[in-house]
Amino acid sequence: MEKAINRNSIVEVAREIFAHYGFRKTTMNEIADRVGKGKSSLYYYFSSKEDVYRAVIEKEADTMKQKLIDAIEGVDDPVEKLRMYVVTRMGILHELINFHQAINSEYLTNLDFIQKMRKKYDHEEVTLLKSILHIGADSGTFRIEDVDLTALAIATALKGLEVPLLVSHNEISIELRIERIMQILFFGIVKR
Amino acid sequence: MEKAINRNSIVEVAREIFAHYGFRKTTMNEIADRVGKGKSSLYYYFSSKEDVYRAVIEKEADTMKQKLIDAIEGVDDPVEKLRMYVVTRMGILHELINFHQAINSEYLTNLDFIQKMRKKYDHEEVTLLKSILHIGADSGTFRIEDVDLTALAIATALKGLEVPLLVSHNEISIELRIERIMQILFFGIVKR
DNA sequence: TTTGGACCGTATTAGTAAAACAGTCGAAAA
DNA sequence: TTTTCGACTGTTTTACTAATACGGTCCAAA
Repeated sequence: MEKAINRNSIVEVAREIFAHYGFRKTTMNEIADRVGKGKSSLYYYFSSKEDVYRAVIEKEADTMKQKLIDAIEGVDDPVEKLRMYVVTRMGILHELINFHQAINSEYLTNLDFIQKMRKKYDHEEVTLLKSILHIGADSGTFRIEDVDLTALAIATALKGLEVPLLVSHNEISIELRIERIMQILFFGIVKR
Repeated sequence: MEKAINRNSIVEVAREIFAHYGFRKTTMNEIADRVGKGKSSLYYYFSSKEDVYRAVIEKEADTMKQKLIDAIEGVDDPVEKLRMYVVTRMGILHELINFHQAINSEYLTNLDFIQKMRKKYDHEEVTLLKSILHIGADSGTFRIEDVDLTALAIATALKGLEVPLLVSHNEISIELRIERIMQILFFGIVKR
């Protein structure tokens, strides 16, 4: 039953190499050497290079998801919960982008298993947002007609926040933008 | 004084070729042939291939800007003005993405003159948004603490809307997302 | 003022042989 | 039975080269 342990150590090593060199420029031999095993041992634990990469990304996504859940679970006020979610999300994303140096040079976008995973995690994000919105709606803090659509709308707007994170270190800090988007999100801009 | 006319016809031809083949795969000879001139004539009107491309994009951006201004100038109610802006913007963007078939295959992102232009037009977008917000704030319809930051926040959220436009034809229509984002933008989600 | 043909140096391409690669297999170690 | 690895295979990537195409210049002529 060492299988799970070995699998895990391979994923840990692979994560560092993938982060540094990207998917294309990382070889199975490299991973095997660094993990202290022969290459074909890797194929005992994983069915392909893609499979290893998928495991790395999935682990990262799961870690991120857990951090998000941890960050919001202690907070009762729905407004603060949602704010905490967004701030934490952007912080983690910032870390991840810094870690994955190869993310800019590689065109991961077109690898179709990446697209599938993106879709999956986008969906999970919407689900998590929905649960926050539901709590707020039930407690009477939020007034939301269509929770599903609202969650999707928020997720979409958050995607926009990723752009300045990826492109450049812009003049106006991400933190300020986040703060303002949250304010609009909660109260809108129409005078009441 | 035919210079402006010739320049314009070159830009028109170049626009179609660039849209079909992208920047890299379009050659100056191709443009020259299609425009019925020698290649070096092109260099009488433009200083480089980049210069031609820049002219094409600038014209498109100016047209887009004008369409946006036309769309909102007749509308008095600030809420409708802003909604009109967003809906028109997404519509035009949809058209443009359909026209530029090569946009998916090419990595325009890293060409630094593209980045500069993006920055410029992003800034102009924020300026236009600011003017709408100011009108709404002055007329008492909007209650906005920091107009500059709010305009930037809206522009950022609109960037998120571009993602599903580029990536795929998703299950939930863009129109619905736009509508919901607008609603949040105006009224927020916190019960009043 | 505008055009195009000849021209230049560089960048891209097509072709190819060698190297590296992802993935398989079966025997053997643990 | 679980795990490892060396030897092997077919494919892909690389490194190199020659030919071509390219962006851009120049200048004489229209």
